[in-house]
Amino acid sequence: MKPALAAEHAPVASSAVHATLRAEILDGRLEGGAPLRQGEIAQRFGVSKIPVREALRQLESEGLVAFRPRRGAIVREISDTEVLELFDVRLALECRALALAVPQMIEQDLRLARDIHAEYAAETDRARWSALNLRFHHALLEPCANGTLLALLADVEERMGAAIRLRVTRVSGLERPLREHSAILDACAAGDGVAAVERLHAHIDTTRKEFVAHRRRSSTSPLEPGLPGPGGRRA
Amino acid sequence: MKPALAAEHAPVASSAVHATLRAEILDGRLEGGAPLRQGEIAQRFGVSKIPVREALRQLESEGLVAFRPRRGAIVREISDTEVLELFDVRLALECRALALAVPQMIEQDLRLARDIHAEYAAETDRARWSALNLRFHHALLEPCANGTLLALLADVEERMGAAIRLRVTRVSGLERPLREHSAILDACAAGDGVAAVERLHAHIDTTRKEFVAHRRRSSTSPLEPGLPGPGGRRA
DNA sequence: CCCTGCAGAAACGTATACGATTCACAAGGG
DNA sequence: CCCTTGTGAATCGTATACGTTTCTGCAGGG
Repeated sequence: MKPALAAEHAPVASSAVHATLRAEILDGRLEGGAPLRQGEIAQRFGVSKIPVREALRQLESEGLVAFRPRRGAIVREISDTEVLELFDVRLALECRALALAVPQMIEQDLRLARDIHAEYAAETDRARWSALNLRFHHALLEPCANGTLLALLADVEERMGAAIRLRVTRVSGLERPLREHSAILDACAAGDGVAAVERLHAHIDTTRKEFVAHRRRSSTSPLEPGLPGPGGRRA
Repeated sequence: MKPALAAEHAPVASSAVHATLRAEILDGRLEGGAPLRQGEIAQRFGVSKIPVREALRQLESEGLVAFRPRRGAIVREISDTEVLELFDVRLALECRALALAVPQMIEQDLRLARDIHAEYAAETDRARWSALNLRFHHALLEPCANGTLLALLADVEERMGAAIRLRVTRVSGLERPLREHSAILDACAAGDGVAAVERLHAHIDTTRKEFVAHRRRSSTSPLEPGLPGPGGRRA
């Protein structure tokens, strides 16, 4: 066993900072445009600025934070335009994943999806709907056995996350998604991959339309663009 | 104008390190598994370890570098399994992008694609084939007007990059891709999005099969997995 | 009254420094 | 001969320190 001395240094301080900030941004606790002052964060976590900067750089690559030269980092604004673009990415990835998943499904996979579906139907707390929704989708896609695809999809969902969770679930209610989920589930159970993908496609498209509708009503500005881009690549 | 003293400090040293290392990894100059010693890199760029670490963290988030606690960073191995998974991601994203792009194409877009196609057909230097291939694909997809999707696609291609460039182009030669590109181009010109996507799907699938075939012949080991995962998220 | 210009303060970006851990390799025992 | 064990070197991860740039608030002029 280890000497247990030398203070309780976690292996890497930057990881903790990264995880915490990530969660706070995705939860919406840190709003878009909020400045992320390094000294402040360092003090809060009881570390120096180096691990903080490392964490911020990682968040930058993930599209959650934007660096302005000599002016520090801010929580990246996700514009409505970008959310719409992400809807298309999600559409592409989920449909492909489902196409791969359907032939791989075993009874256990379907049972899990049905269980989540039932839990979803019974849930009255709106705040939990979106989490259950995500779990349902993942349960259907997981058999695709393509970890890279699923990881990318998870990233996309997280990036959309805060922007849509609070909006869409209130508009769409419970009935419409449940009905569409049920239809997708049936197609999967029948082993009809083509129909399942078709229905998933329509399902995501409807969600996107509801997002657009909500934005059209609640927002006054038509379509303001956001900050540069996520990954700082591409000159 | 600026005082011109205090040394020629570029705005951010970490960006330069990041860009250079990125290029070297993608070009294959740094092979998979190669250790990235911070002090060494710092000395080479004439900076300290802090900007180096920031650059490495970003590369980690991009899936190009893996950190092992207390043991530093290495160039991430891209396993053949992961390349196959990335083929599926690319398939999904490209097909969706093309579906969006076809209705948006104007004559100029088609002309650009045809020009690249012609240049491709005339090129005899194998080393340039893959770059021209990429340019052709991008020319077709660019009209989709979804910057997020295109950026993600570029990332995926870069991640596959070094692993397939040298292999596939040698196997597939020039004729097969040219024929398929031509077919895709015709469908786009005819405004037939469905046919174009169908042909693109087949095209990418064939490329994947050629990769598999090449691997089957040249590699002795069946399917060795690589290192953990790219983004350090997801417990 | 609003715009311009300048100290002082705050914050950024990086270099240097240092404890802690891991690696390399030789010496000793089975 | 091979495996274990211990010591020195190399490397990592982070704290501290420092020059430089940007922001803030106030004085002065149009």
